[in-house]
Amino acid sequence: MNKQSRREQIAEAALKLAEKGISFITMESVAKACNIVPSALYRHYRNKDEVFDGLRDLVRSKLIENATLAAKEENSPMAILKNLAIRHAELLYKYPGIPRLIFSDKISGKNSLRRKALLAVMNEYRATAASIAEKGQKSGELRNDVKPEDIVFMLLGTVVPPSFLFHISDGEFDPRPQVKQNLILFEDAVKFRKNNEEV
Amino acid sequence: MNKQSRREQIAEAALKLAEKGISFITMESVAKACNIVPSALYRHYRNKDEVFDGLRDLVRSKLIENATLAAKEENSPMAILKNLAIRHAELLYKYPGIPRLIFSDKISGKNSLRRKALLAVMNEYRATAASIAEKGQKSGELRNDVKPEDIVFMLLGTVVPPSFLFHISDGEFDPRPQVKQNLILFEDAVKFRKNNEEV
DNA sequence: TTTTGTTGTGAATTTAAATTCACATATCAT
DNA sequence: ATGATATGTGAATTTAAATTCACAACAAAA
Repeated sequence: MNKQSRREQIAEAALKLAEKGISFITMESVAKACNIVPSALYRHYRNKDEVFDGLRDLVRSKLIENATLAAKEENSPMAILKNLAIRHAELLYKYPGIPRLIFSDKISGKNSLRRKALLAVMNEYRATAASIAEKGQKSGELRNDVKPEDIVFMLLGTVVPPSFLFHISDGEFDPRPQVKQNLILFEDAVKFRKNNEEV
Repeated sequence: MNKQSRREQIAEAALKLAEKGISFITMESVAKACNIVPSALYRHYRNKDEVFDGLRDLVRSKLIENATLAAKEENSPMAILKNLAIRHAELLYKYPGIPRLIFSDKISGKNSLRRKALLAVMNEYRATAASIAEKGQKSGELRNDVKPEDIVFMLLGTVVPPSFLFHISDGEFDPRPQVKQNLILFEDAVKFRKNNEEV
């Protein structure tokens, strides 16, 4: 097992443990999940805080990968955005530890550097989505009387509340059908309309 | 200081401390914020876990209060829902510790009882909002080709992503203007339309 | 004023977890 | 093979925090 893949293995193990709760991420539990001894973790991460840095990087790579795949799989900007939303929901479904992680003090707490790194990840993600929305506006598919960023906020809005309910229901509520339903309303809200189509 | 108000004072102090991070909620820090000694907390809560129960109850009362006030302040269901969204955003703005709290293992972690209690609070809140949406559908103000619950999901979707960004930006991003912008798109998505108003 | 219940205090105990370190083993290039 | 570097081990140390408990202060009722 070389250093690189061990590092990844450790981060994946910690992400898995985050499902039960952040307090379940201990050097001992992570080590056990990797079949090594706690002190061995320090060969790969300077300390526990840096394990959390690794976790954030892991989540970042999954987010960016989703954006890439969505763009590859669909043609129109609207379809890409909807695909991205579904992928986002699937990600939170597959890794229920992510929300916990994001809101933990280790990741978004006082430590300014670590919090700013997370903010950068989210801004990168939002910017990626916004550039897709902007294309849609230019092609006339999406309404252009709002900012691309506004469209991205709405898009995320279709995903987050169902995922939240999934989270606190401990898996009983399946967020994915609800996200699909929300996307229907999302499309109504952001698609281009010729004139002032009022009631 | 009688027992009841001391209990509340403790919960409020803990909620305040949650802003910095859940790990800042210690029996010592909470006690200090109340000008008492750690062991004195045990006169009011059996243990730390029960302090978190108190926190959840505190948040619940603030959520329900918002629903009550929104209904009092507006007339039409659409206006009530939008008012509620704005109040919800204001609540998360005033108490940045709430999201952290909700996602902490103490509140939504393994312990089934405690997690179920939180789920009950959220379901109560969603049901309250759904009944307003249903009124709007019956009065013809809101589209009725979707479930009231779907409308509530969309409503929460206008609030949560901006509040999330507020959270991880450590207060730099003001979520409230964005929520108002989102509510414009929300209204477009859920208001009643005569026919099939397509592009 | 005695009595009784409530709340607060300070010290002591316990526990869980991170971290360090000296030593061992494995991998790999030369 | 030999040495060098990377990785793993087990024990010991340290620290922070929750919790318990015997005692004190206080208020209100009898």
